[in-house]
Amino acid sequence: MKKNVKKPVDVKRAAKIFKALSNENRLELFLEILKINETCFETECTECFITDIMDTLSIGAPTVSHHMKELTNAGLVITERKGKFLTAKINDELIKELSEIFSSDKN
Amino acid sequence: MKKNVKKPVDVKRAAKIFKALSNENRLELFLEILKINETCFETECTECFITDIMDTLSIGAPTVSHHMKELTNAGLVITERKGKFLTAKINDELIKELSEIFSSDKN
DNA sequence: TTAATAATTCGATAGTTGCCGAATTTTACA
DNA sequence: TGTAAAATTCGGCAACTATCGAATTATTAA
Repeated sequence: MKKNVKKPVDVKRAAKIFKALSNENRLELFLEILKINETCFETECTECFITDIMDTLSIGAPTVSHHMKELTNAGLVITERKGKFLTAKINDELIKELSEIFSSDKN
Repeated sequence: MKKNVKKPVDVKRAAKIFKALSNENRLELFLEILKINETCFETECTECFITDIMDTLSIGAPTVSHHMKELTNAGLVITERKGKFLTAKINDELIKELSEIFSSDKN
């Protein structure tokens, strides 16, 4: 069995990541992107259109824009503009790192 | 291989947990408790004295007290008073839940 | 019972955050 | 080129947060 040897955590960076996930609406946004990211990861449809998610949230466009920037800034998602639209996908590397923080030998 | 079927995330609750980890000093406090929790989990020494951690942080006692309450409130740690001292240990169940959010079939 | 140490509570304050509406920018297309 | 849709930027405000010092409470040990 693989021994659980953790890298030391960059506290400043980790706090920033958690802060990005600490707002309800922003977390919902992130989880939606995450869901789409995982739904069909073997195909090329791992990016999602923010416009579509926006309708499910109870906040306005300026706020969504701001939240997207926070998620991007924290490194949680990677965005790309597709014509008029903004698309986002999960930064899988970072998620793996996060997962490591909470992983444990205890089960 | 085990299929990765996730429970739906309670967004409100999860946001509260991430908020508790979003402050640098509070995160450091938490990680210290986590470290001690994992160092010797097969023995009975999985609780740590907050006083000892306090010295390594650059904030005063009132603030530490407040932070501990936030971590407890979020369910991340479980505290117990041992005489004059406050001890804390990790709520392993919750950590497991958190870990699940970030777990993935992608590797 | 008193002095000392740990922890908590309280009140205040500077700083941060989430949100909005209005204005602006970007892009597509009639 | 002009209009519409999507997104962003800006300015502002209410609410929240992190922190502190002072005062208080809890516990131990002299």
